[in-house]
Amino acid sequence: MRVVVARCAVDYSGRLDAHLPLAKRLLMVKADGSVLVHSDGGSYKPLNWMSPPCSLTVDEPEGADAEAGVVELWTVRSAKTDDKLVVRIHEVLADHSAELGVDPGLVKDGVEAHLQKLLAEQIEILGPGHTLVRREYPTAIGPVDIMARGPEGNSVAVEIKRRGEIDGVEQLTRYLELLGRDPLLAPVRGVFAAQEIKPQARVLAEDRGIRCVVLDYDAMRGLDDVDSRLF
Amino acid sequence: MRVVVARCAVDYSGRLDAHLPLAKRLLMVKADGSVLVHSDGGSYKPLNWMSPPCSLTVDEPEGADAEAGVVELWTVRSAKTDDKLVVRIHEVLADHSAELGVDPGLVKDGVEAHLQKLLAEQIEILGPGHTLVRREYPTAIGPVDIMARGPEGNSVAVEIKRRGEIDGVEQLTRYLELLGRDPLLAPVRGVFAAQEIKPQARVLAEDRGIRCVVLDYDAMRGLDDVDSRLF
DNA sequence: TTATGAATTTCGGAC
DNA sequence: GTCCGAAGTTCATAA
Repeated sequence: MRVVVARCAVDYSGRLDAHLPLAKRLLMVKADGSVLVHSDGGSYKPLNWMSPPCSLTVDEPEGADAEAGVVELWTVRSAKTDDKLVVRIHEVLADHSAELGVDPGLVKDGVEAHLQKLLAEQIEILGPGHTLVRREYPTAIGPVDIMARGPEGNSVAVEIKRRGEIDGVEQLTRYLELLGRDPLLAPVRGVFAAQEIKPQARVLAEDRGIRCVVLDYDAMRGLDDVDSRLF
Repeated sequence: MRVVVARCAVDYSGRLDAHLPLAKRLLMVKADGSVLVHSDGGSYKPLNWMSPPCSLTVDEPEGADAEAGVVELWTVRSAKTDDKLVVRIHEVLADHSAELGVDPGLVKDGVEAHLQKLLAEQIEILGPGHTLVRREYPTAIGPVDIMARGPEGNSVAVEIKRRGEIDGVEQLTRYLELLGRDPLLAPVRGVFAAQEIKPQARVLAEDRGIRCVVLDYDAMRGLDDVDSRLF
């Protein structure tokens, strides 16, 4: 990892063309050769960048660049595409390198995928007698989050969202319409499961005969932990 | 802008919970108080971050933290939500601050603008005998992307999109209706040009007598390069 | 101001 | 590997 603070102008060409006028910015060069150009604001997204795999070459400025006061010319080329990032450095204000090593990585919790996994493991949350058929049950218009079987042996299609809104109900409705045509599955009941279900979404769902289930993430995770400890 | 290289552990809680074990990382503190935690790899996305508006407070570690070797405790709180980022610094390897000022901002040449320029230069893509009248042809409801003249001398109004969807057809339709009232131009034919035209948009366009032209951006850019070299 | 869709998207999981 | 959908999405534009 190398960090350079410099007055620089940046040009990117590739999927689009972009230009950054001369200003002070922070340049980050990662161990894999990728380069990030950050300003002192905005979000976590850099103003410009080059994703790995790529290679950085530093050249002496020539001709017009040299006359314009460029002291270093960086060219970052993508290894796979013809994307190119050119950094014209006019003044280096700081330059620091450090060995960081490989990061042990992020531990994440709480996304929709985790809810899906937990509900699949605790499918009885839908009610006694429910059994899991499979996660990501494929259909012609995309996979249903969870397909289960109810206590009477009927099919149950479950759509899971972190926040249940109208478009989620619409999505489930499309699945139900399609799945209901399959004589091996029909009749298919729908369950809309989310940590939080917006009132409008609940009204729409129940109007269409879809059951709404609010998921208690902490409780589900707690049960999961208990299970892990018990077995 | 402040840049700190440090051995640290990071915890985020908010929309989800995430934890980064102790390792060397780069911490970026922007002028607006936002904080980015970068590793020496991955893409431009930080391992963890806090978006502005937010505030950073630095505390002396106490109790277990102090015993575990924490020398600085950073807490970054979102001003709007209850998101929180906690950085436990065990060792500071570098610490640098710099005044960057406000960035003049990015100048983007989107693909659509480039497509317009390229098609104007290569207007014969519309068919033999076409000539350019002008780009950004002004009308009372806004400029038409390209106005051209067809082989029989008739007017041709061109709407350019990267992805041709229904609203683009509607836009062109409005232009055509307006331009068609001008006796100096009428009759005006319409051309809907895009890198990709959605089937629904194509159906609507052709139903209205508008010709659809799919543009090959790479080929057009290639021709442009050849031209640039020749002249 | 809000909603809608694209992104030089990135990131992860399923197959 | 590829494909597909979510993201602590972020970002821009249109309504």
